[in-house]
Amino acid sequence: MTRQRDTSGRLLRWYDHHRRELPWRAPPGRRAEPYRVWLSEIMLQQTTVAAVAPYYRHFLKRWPTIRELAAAELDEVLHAWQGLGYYARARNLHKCARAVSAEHGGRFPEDQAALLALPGIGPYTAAAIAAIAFDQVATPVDGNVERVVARLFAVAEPAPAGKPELRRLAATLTPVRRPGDHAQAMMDLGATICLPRGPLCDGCPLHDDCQAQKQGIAAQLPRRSPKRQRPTRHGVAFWLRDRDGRLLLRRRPEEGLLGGMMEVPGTPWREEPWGKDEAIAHAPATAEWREIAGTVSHVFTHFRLELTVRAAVTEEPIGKGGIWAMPAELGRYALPTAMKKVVRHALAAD
DNA sequence: AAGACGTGGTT
DNA sequence: TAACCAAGTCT
Repeated sequence: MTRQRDTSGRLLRWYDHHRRELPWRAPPGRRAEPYRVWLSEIMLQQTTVAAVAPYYRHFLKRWPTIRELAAAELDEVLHAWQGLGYYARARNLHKCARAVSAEHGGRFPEDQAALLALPGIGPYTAAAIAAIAFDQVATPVDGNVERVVARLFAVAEPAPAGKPELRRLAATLTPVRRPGDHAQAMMDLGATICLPRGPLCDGCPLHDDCQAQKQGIAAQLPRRSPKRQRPTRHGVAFWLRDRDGRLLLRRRPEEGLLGGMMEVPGTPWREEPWGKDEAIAHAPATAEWREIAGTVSHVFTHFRLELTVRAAVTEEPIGKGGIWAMPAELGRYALPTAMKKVVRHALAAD
């Protein structure tokens, strides 16, 4: 126990001198509001600080409190989230804001189990809010913490089998005093010193505590399990305009990939490339479909997408659940990056 | 309990 | 270019 306390003490001392200023952090010695901690933690899931910062500022300015966020329409939230990815986070963010407003009087519960029950809040985020916003003795374990702990204790077991052990070991480090700062310090250490490749052990405050460093295997940990390779899927998008130049868009289903976001209508995405006739069977209108040269490529987490685009002008615009919009007004819609690429590609060919 | 789920920057 | 990586959650 003494060893762990010393380790945390060294870490906190380092943190006090190297603490990063981040938009969601409170001044030293102060607690950040639960709303801000929650908003930042949801955005930071699988997402870099650099990518999050402008979105965080925008959200906080537009919806300063959770009640205002709860009062927003889902479409507004998705629109503000566009480009950040993992859109289920935005849907759950909105759902969570409404749950906190309706079931908890607009204040986040302090109990970890109650936090865990809210939409979009898993074990990591529940612990992060408890530690950072409420200064409870809680141990959020993210990728940074897993890496720091795997090296500190030279845990060679690869994920996911090794994760319970990493969580257990991480918890032994959490101090009774300043548990919130300790949690942030662990993540800062992982983000700035204990890097995935080329850890900067010379500048590490825990150099002398680190088993992996002693054994000279810091850069080899944590061991990663082999990753599967990404298949390629193909699709055809239909760039349909009416005589006034308006473009046909449609809303994707609420669940699943890019759920609730807008898209240029198209075929399903599958591994086999589409033939002309079978693709046009999925077109939103009967028309003279001409192929736009080139392809649009986009990489998702679990597959690569190759899209070709066919364009036509229709004489009889039919709504049929679709939305007609002038290209100049596309900024009003929640378009995922893949669809922005389609738009750019099609407009360039016009 | 693996796989689904985005995106942009770095190597 | 392709692979890897980033403060995970849900099913």
